Amino acid sequence: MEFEFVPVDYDYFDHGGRNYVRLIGRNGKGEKVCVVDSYEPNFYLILKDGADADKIVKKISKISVEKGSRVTKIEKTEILDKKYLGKDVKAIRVYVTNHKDAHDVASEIGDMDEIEKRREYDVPIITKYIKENGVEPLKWYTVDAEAEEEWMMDDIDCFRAKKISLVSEQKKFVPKILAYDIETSEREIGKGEILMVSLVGEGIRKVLTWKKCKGAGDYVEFFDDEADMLEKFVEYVNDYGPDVLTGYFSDGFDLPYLKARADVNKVNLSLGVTGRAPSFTRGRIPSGKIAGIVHVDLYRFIDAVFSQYLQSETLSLNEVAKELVGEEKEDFDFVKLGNMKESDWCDFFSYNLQDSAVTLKLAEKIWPDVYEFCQIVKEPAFDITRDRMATHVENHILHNLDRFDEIAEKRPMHNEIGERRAKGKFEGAFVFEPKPGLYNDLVMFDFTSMHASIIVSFNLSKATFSEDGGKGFHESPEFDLDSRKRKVYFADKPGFFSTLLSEVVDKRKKYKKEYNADKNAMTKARSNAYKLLANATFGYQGFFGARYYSREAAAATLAFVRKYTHDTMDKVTNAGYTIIYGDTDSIAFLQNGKSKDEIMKFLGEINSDLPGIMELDLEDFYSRGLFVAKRGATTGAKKKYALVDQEGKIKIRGFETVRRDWCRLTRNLQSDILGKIMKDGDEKESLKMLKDVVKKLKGRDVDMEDLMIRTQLRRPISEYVAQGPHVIAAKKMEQSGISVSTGMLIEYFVGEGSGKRVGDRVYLAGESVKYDIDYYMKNQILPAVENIFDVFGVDASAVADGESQKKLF
DNA sequence: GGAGTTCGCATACC
DNA sequence: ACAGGTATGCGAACTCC
Repeated sequence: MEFEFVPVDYDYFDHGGRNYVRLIGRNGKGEKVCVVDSYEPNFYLILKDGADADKIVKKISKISVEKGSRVTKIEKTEILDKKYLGKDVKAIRVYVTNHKDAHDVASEIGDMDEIEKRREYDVPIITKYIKENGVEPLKWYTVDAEAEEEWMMDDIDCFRAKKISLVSEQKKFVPKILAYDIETSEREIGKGEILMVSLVGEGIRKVLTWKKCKGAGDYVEFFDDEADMLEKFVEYVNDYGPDVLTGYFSDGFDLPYLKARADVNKVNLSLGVTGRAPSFTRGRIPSGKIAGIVHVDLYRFIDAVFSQYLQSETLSLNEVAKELVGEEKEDFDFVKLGNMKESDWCDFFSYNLQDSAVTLKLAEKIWPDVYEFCQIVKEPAFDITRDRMATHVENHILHNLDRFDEIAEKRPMHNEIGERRAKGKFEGAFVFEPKPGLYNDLVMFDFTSMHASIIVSFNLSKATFSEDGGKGFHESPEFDLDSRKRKVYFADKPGFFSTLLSEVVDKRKKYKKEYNADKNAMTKARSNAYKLLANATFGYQGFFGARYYSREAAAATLAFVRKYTHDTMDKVTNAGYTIIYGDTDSIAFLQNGKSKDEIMKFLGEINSDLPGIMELDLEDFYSRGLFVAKRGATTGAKKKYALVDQEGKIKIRGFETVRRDWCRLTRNLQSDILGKIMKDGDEKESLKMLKDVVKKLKGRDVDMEDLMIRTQLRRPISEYVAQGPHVIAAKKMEQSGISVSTGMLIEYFVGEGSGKRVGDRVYLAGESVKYDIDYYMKNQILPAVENIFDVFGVDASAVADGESQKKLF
């Protein structure tokens, strides 16, 4: 029979020693179905020049590997003309019985004299399957298949595929999403009980609990105990039959907790289609996989892909939801948990429901991005939502190699990673040292996707790199690499790496236009996905875990970045402008009375000289810009400035205002002062703001909330060498029974006391200790405003002192 | 035991 | 371990006399 089918979830199993890929998705009628496709696992042997392929085939054909009851043989071979790192090679494609043994078979073949390399045994089977069979996630296919009794599952039909072909008219797949959230009596996984579980999806809003509260909303369903509640949870999820089950931090909390409590309660947590409990893959962070339902931990996707573009200071559900979907969830006072009144439970139920409701909204908002990454990178949504940018870049390459007949490079082994890391850094970009001051009428130019456009324009990659150069190669600028001055060379003929990147850059441009013409979630996601991929590609080549790692290409990219920034700066200076600042790919300079038209014409002239796809863009015109000195010095501070555009919109970079590890009092004051100065063009009015805050501080009139300092704990407490204030605060938290974990924001204030170290005077919220006026004055307020007022020749410390004298008398 | 310096650490910019 | 280098600036811990 034939039907339309969209694969959503992928996994594989063995049958008769062979690999089968199981695709779970929807058919044209919207029913969940399972399609099993066969897969012929294989890897490549790359032969040395002049090797006798037939002889090798003969020699290896008898090889087999025994693993328990499984015997893997060489099933067949093909002798092919392929490419490896851009060069023509003769290769043998070796088909084996089972992918899991491909590595062992490759090892068994060993380092025969005539074999140069063995490749692709280390590419994960699902990636290989998608790459070779072309059955890509979230695309529609026509499947010719027959029902397969043996593989039928409880709830869904299963078919054995005979032929899978892409549908020419693609429609967008819209998943059925279910969000969930649990509340527990203890944070530590499995230690406490699960008090309630909420589920929110289209047509479902439920809180399941075994706690009691009269007058709870009718979304609450009561059960006798935790076990009954868990059983019903499984039933509801499976009856709903979502494509995506999503939580926030659910890989690290909700799902493992559910599994742990299900085990204790002897409940079969048979979510999904196989009747088995979720499994957890090993790794830095365990990933909870449910067969036939894509379990999406939104936190992980946001953390890996979006966090650097978010304003949120933490990645808490509340803050992220506020920024992305403009929704603030209601709060619940967890302190109450120890001593709950019945009515408190009603509040807790409501809170729990809200968490799932917000998670669902967030999932709906983010789905277009997941979808686009799936389309571009061609990996299943489960992986797309967990992989980091380096892996996305790499998978995008892997899935496109066949267009170039390229055999994939291998993953670096442990020792190779060590060697790469041991090499240390290479020189990066150039930052112009500004002269402190307040400037009027500035222009900022910046290069669009500078690193990517340089990689494309100069073909910088592992495969095109040459130590010596020669005919058909061009040279890099001279640069220092491992304390030796050198030039390196790259082939003129575009390699697959820069070709793929140029496609990404082109598409980014195209989809940015599309987005500007038609602003919606989908067009934005598409444009954004290509931007992220383009931006991460430079970092990828310098990343020690990359298959296509190239220290030379990465270092050369930066040498080109420096060259073009310097060259452009020279042009700006020679044209009679005064450069004020520049960082990596941007240049800010004074308009010097020139008109916008003249400046745009000048920009055009620079562009006509730029090679390849490099492009300089107008960032903006600014009516004012403030640059300050480094603390305790007269030299200008880099990466620290304020600009105001001609609409009065202020852009603040690097200042304490934008740093989350400074207290609110400091940040708000500095932000107010900067705002006023940028608006007025002088410091007079803003001095009053400083005086007011000093008065409040000395008068002990400041809200404690504004004095809390927040610093992230970035490793386990025991691993710290230096006992900084936040480490001491974290220890204090532990002593008072609050569990602390890596990644947490530690919150404290500095109080009065005799201790020499700041850490000796660190207190947690709620401790009844007076705040240390002197500390907040000398270590918070003054450092943040001194160098700003210095620009105007005003001594902030004297002003503050004057204010405190007045107060004293 | 105090001053000066280095080091560890967090966070930002691009 | 899961893109890169450049930069500021705090506070602790060390060095030196």
